[in-house]
Amino acid sequence: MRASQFFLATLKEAPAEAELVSHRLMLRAGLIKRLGSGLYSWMPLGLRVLRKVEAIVRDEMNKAGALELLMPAVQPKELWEETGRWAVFGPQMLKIRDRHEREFCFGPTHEEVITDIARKEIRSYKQLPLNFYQIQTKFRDEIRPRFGVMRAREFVMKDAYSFHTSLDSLQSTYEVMYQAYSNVFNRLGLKFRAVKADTGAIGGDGSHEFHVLADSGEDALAYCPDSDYAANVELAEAFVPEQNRAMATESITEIDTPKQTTCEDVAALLGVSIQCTVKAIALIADSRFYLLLLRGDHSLNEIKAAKLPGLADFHFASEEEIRNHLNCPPGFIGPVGVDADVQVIADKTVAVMSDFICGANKPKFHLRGVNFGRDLPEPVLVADIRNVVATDASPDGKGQLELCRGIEVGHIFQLRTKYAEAMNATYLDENGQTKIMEMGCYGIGVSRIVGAAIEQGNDARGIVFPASMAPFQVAIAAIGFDKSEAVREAALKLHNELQAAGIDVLLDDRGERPGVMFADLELIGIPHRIVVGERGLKENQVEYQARTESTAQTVSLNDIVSKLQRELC
RNA sequence: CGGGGCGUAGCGUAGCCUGGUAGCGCGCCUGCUUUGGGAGCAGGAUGUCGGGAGUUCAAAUCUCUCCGCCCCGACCA
Repeated sequence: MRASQFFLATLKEAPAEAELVSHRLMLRAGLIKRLGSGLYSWMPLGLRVLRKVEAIVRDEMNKAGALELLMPAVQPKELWEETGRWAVFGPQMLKIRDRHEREFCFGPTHEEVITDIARKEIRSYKQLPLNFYQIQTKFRDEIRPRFGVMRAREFVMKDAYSFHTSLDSLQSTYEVMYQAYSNVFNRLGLKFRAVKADTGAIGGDGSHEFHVLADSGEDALAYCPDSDYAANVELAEAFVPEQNRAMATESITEIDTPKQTTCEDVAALLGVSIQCTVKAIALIADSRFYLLLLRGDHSLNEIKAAKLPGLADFHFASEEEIRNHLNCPPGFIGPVGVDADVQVIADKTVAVMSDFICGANKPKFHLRGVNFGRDLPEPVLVADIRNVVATDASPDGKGQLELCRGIEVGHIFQLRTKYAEAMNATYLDENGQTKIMEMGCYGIGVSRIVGAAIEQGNDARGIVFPASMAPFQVAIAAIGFDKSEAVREAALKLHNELQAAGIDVLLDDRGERPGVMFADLELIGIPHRIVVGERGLKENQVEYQARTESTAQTVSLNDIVSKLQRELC
């Protein structure tokens, strides 16, 4: 490809809309162009990247035995009513009406459509298992689109759905998909981790998320460096070794804390560790008032909390609700002396604490030397309701957890029969019995991967693409292309040779000044660069520089093609 | 939706408080010079100042209203 025939649209300054480095670089490099909130055009350069990601995903899915199909983006309301998700998905779904006032949505996912296909097409156990996938544009009306293509409303997703006669069969396809996903991210050249995950709105049993590791990631991950345990912090179990509560040694005392409204402040005032403090979080669910107790340095895991009996639809109590129930403003609330209708739930860590410090339910006072059983009743429930922290014991007992952040780029689920049952997707088994199909589903955020890869690969000069997804593998910067006959000849010859060798090459024949070419080629992240200039050609030489390096090496014109072939494999 | 902020040329911005000719840098076009790290000189084009209403002799500037966008929280590939 010759740059003069292509469309490079780089910017020196990033549009003000972009905050995240990958988003800024994608705009500056001219990969994408924003149309509206969460809506992006993929410009020719960006589309080349997207297509490379798609190709790898497609290849690995095919290798794993999945069959590609393509389903409509627009889906009728009736299908979604069968599973009850027309209401459940709610405002995240873009709903539209046709000229007959019939209701549709722009598909945010395709479980309903594929299950409809399955129930119409699959009759016999002999047809199973089957795994269908598509690479499709989806639309989810995100509450807050941000970070460019990383959380866009319209995005490209690979989604696969498998159908089985048994849980065993589902689990074996799940394993195959797990491996296929690992292959995809390895081939893409990304640092990633697979973690145990919450199944969220899609539902089902077993589930893993695949995360590209990046400090800017929206998810916190917990992993154990000494074992293969890894989980989303949403799910990671806070493992508390069996231990008995120590005997009370202090008597309960009120302490003056005029300005100390947080555990940090109270601990600092008393000169004790924050681990001696207990905080109370006030929730309301089903019009009952709850106090959840956590150690001062811990934070509430809302997903765990919502799984407790009666807490499915909790909300945090407002300041007014807190005053109504405890007669005390937030900042000083605690579990001591509360009315019987206040449900006190303790985190497992708190349940074994003694002589702790907590709010006094009295403005400007805290209590120290507090003990369960003596100063307040035992909690009505003890549960794991906190987020794990670094140095927590790994739940598999093999070391300590560490934390990192990740960008979710893939998610696999064992759906079991949730959709098949709701939509009556059945088959006849060996005995002629009607059975419900087991299902799995497997997603990859294709467009998100591009953003995630840039988040992981960038430097002061711009994008550093992994070789697998760079828009071009090699760039030729021809200095003085428009002026020098020698440069023109050599550059074109090299360009044609590389192309003939099957290498994706961009020849910068724009006749720009060297600095302009270098800056552009570095910004757009092309992994390998060759500089052809009159100076070198006199010695029959060109320069080669990898994007990851900061200096160039001189290479004989005769050797450059074979050198590149070596670099590329 | 709640909280904060922004909307002026393709991009980045000044001007707004204190109303009176819309300015700068980059980019773009023409010519000449230049050619190994975002060139120099000269000339040039491009703005319904987000939309509407109001106040005023006069509105980018003040008021109201609508729209769009960004950032912080709850959702997810």
